[in-house]
Amino acid sequence: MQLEKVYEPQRFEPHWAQWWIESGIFQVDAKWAQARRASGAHDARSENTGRTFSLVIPPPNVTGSLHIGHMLEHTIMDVAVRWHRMQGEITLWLPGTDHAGIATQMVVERQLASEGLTRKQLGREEFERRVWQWKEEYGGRINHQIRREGASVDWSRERFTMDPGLSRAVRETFVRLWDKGLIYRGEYMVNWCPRCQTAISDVETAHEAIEGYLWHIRYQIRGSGEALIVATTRPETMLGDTALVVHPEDKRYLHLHGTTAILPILGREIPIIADPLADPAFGTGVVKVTPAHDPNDFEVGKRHKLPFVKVIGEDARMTNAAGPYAGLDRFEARKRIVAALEQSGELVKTEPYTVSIAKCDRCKTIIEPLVSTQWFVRIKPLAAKAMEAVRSGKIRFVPDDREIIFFQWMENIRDWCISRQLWWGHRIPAWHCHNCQEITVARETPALCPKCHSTEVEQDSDVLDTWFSSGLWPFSTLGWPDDTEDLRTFYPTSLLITGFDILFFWVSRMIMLGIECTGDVPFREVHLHGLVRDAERQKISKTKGNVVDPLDLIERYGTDACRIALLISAAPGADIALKTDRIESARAFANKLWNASRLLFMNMERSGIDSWDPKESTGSLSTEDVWIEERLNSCAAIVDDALKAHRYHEAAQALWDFVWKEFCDWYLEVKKLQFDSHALSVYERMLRLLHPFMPFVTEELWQRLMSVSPAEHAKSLSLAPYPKPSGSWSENKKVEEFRLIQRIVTNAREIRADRKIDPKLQLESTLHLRDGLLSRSDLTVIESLAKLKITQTAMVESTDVALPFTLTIALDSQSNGASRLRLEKDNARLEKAIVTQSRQLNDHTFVSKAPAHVIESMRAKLAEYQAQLKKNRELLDNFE
RNA sequence: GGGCGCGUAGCUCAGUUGGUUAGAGCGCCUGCUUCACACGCAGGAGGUCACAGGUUCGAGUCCUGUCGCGCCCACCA
Repeated sequence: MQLEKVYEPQRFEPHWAQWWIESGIFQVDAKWAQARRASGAHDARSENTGRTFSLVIPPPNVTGSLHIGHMLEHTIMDVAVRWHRMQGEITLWLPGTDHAGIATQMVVERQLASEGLTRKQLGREEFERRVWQWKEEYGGRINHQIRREGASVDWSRERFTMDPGLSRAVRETFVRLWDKGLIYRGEYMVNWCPRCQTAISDVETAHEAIEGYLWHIRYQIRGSGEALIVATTRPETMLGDTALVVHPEDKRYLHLHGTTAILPILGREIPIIADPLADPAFGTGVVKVTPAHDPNDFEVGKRHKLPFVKVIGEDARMTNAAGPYAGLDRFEARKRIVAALEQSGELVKTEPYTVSIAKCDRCKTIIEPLVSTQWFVRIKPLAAKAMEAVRSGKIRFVPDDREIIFFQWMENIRDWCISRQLWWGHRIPAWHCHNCQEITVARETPALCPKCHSTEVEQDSDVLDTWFSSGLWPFSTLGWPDDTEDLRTFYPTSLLITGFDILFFWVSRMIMLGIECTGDVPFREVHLHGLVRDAERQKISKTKGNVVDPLDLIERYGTDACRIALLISAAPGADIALKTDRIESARAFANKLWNASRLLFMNMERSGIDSWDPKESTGSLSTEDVWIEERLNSCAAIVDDALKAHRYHEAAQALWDFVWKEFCDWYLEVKKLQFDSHALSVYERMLRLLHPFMPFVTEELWQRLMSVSPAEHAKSLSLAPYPKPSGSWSENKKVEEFRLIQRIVTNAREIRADRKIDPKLQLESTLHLRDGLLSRSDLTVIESLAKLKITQTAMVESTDVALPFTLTIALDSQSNGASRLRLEKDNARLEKAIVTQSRQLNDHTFVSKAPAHVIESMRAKLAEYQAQLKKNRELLDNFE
């Protein structure tokens, strides 16, 4: 039972992390769970409610490693999961990783580069083999981190987005969407990243405002002396111009409709057409149209059937269509074109201009919008259902103001480009016939073309956007499309906890695909947490070099300290500035708990208690016992409410205050004077209450305590029942008495600090005390806590020796005086409030207009005020 | 151009339907090597809750405006 003198989490945390897995206590058997739910049967190891609670981990990139943001996310999830598990619910937390297409491919390509290789040299098959190899090598790192975080996941259900089962789910989804006409293939304007060499979706681009120029260029009208001035921010695209556009109603240019202009440099003739695209109020009101390189121009090009001239290629170099500039990088071409126009006098003006450019989210390369054949999801029908699910409350956001952003995005959503020109990912299940050009989309690889029976069929070389497969995560991991036990038991999942930054990438796609594939929402609640930033509130990123490895922190401070530190800072949706002083103080907290336990165990020994039975009743409770029961109960109630509302920081704070300020600073200080086993009972419940937040140290201490318990108990604290707030102790007289002791001790300490007291008041106080508010043993406690020597005689009879008591009473008398004034003031306020509220409640117009719950709460408040007023008046009477 | 949020102690931040004396951690000051803990104990200083109005018996909390900061979305050359 002896505890080591120093709190060293490194000594036991890895042990419990290992043991939790080996003992399989976080594994759930779906069949067992189903039967249990059906029968509502009780489980010996915890009181089983028959309810289920399930969630899936947001799968981290398999070749990456976890950062401190993951630790926050996993800690919040773990609190929720452990709390539900201890409530006796059938609880599943499913772990796994994501293949993360572009990100992983980039990592492996970089590795190849260091060997002087490119993926093209290796070939597709060999490259894929290399990525798998990489995955096997580094995938374990994440799992190790998750274990050390204390995450109570079910490892038997670990999944990877490229597992055969999940790949089948991807194909199934693709085929279904294709059959319903919700997937199409075509030539459209896409965001092309010249570095990644692939198309990316709209959400994978980041817009940035940069200082650029607006170049004004003269376009000569054919067969007339007239010319139009056109402004552009991208002069290199002019080589691909196929028209000039003016607004149909712009009076300045009516006479030019249908004429042609001469494209500078190339001398090509291009038509002047009318289209609402041109804003007469902007610049000269004339727009050059490059249908192959601008999304707006693309639309105009389609509308007017203009030729599409592609002057910039996939490698961001000018194509042969760019004539003299062919082969040049797009920005080099821009420079030369501007210079050439300047020389020829066709450049009439250059003005500084702030332009918004799109960059590749991943590599920050400037996106080149270009026309390309890609696969798309027709997203509007899916978005409509997703919005309906949120609007009807089938999915709830926490914090709920995030819904606004969700709706705003969903309403303006555009079709989702899902094909990527990568090698790492799920191949698109479509086959092209080289003979008849037919495209076959199928679940299984076709042997021959279903149309012409040619064997010359080849699978589409593109892979799917990584978010397409992670969008299926909540159900593909549970066995969908098969109707599995897991799916029936755990879907829809209860909760999703993830970062706000992937709301559009992931959360919205899961909602859309979940509803489409399964007919039900993928989760009932979405908790969006904030970002962990560094101490200077900067975003954490590899390039800034401020990345924190959770394992380093865990090594230094222990997992529990890191967890409680993160939790206590985690207000819903708010970013966290990570400062080590917070974690240091959290370690001090864990140390405090450790030493409080030492004290208890030592006292057990000292008082000859060699075993402790949680079921045994402890007989009559002393003043401090009743008080701590009340505090514990109140703490449990706060934790309960806070966790229900996803206010983890509030729960953590309440526990911190209870453990340190109340249990250690007051209860134990008193209890160690007259130790009995009731302290152990409070202590044990406290450990249970704290366990979801600090699982390691509580498990360690609890197991040690239970090792001397003859009673039957759960195998792990993780399976013990969570203390429920119950009953009301606050009305108990002993609670009031203990509060008085607290005041007396505090005041006695003030006396020791040489504060002056009015002697007249001291005497009155002494008398007051004698009236039996406090017992002799209470006085001993006070004496001891306040570290003063007093005698009974002195206390009763002499005003100058009985310092502690006289002092106390002095303050008491003073506060009586103050209370009286306060009561009078308070009553005036209450009377006023009662008059106002009554008037409002009697006002028929007000009552008919105000919502029912407002009226109700006003009535309740009014009653409260009246009761308070009555109580105050009685108190005032007693003063006289 | 739209949308969302923030401004509270020296620093980092809590403060859920308005309600006694606005809180925590760190830092700072004073006193304690008290037999669980100096990763500790007891006490203290420090706030016109950005500013100006308004609603209310009562505003850090609700409304309007101003200033400062951040984020997200957006095809205006």
